[in-house]
Amino acid sequence: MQTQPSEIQYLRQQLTEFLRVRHLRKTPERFAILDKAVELSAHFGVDQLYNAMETEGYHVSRATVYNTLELLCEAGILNRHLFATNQARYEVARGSHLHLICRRCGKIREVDDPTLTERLLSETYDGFRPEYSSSIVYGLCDSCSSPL
Amino acid sequence: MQTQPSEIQYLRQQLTEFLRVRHLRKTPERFAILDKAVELSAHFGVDQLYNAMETEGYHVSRATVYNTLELLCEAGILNRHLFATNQARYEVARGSHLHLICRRCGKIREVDDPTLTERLLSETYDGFRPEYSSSIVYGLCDSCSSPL
DNA sequence: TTTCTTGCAAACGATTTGCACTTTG
DNA sequence: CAAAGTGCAAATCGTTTGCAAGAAA
Repeated sequence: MQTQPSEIQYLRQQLTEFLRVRHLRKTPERFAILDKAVELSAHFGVDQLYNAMETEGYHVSRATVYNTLELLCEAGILNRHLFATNQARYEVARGSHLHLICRRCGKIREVDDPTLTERLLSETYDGFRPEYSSSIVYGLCDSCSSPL
Repeated sequence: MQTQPSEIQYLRQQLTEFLRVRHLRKTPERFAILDKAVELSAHFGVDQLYNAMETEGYHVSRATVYNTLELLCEAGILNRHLFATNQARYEVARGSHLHLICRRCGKIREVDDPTLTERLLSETYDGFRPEYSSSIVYGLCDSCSSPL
């Protein structure tokens, strides 16, 4: 899950293409946000990305972050998930894993499972066109299940 | 998925037992909310349940609804899901289906898939104890995929 | 120059919290 | 009667929206 130098290139290309087709503008903010999203890699929240950019001295408004993340989802570059918390999380759309969420402490653990995703997306749900999936198994994590 | 007369009996029994073990109190509100939750059956939101009870002339505060729904989740009677919207949805913990969510109109369709749940929960995730699962396939529904 | 984008701040809406009052055990 | 639970209203917090100013095309 390491970010290869070529991946970001590819994703930028994908964004460029998407913007071209939709007649949207190539703004520096959009690419800066894409870069940071790829750098954060694992599920990140809006504020996490916002703060990371702020720390780095690159200022964008929260509104722009929200807008751009939605745009990147539209472009199929990111996936949006809503887990236990009431805060949207995003991830670069390359994973085929499921999420184990502890219902007590909220910790999220990823488990790779390529065949699960494949199974979910290859199905024909008559009329419905699958794009990506999100599977969550809720339960108690290691630490939370030991003590009562 | 019809509510049989015996199911509510069984669920009340389950709640009673849970309250007994945890030394919590058997309040009328808790049972009234359980009843209504079972009646609503499919995924319902907090306000939906609140309004249904209000209409019926049974008043409980929103805070109590929130508290009780969480309690019922703790008891394993309900499951809590966060789908596309930023509003929690609950359902009686008996389903083994996955959810197809249209990323454009947000419509949620249920598809039965008992083996999927079984597969997700029977796995041993070393240390993590699975309790229930939620699988979502995002995509475009019938109506939203036809027009550009 | 014409729109599309951005930034800012105010608005929103679901959920949580604090506290006085009530009820269960 | 002591502790737990309820109702109400205010507070939180993530997200959305309106609008003026700035930048792509």
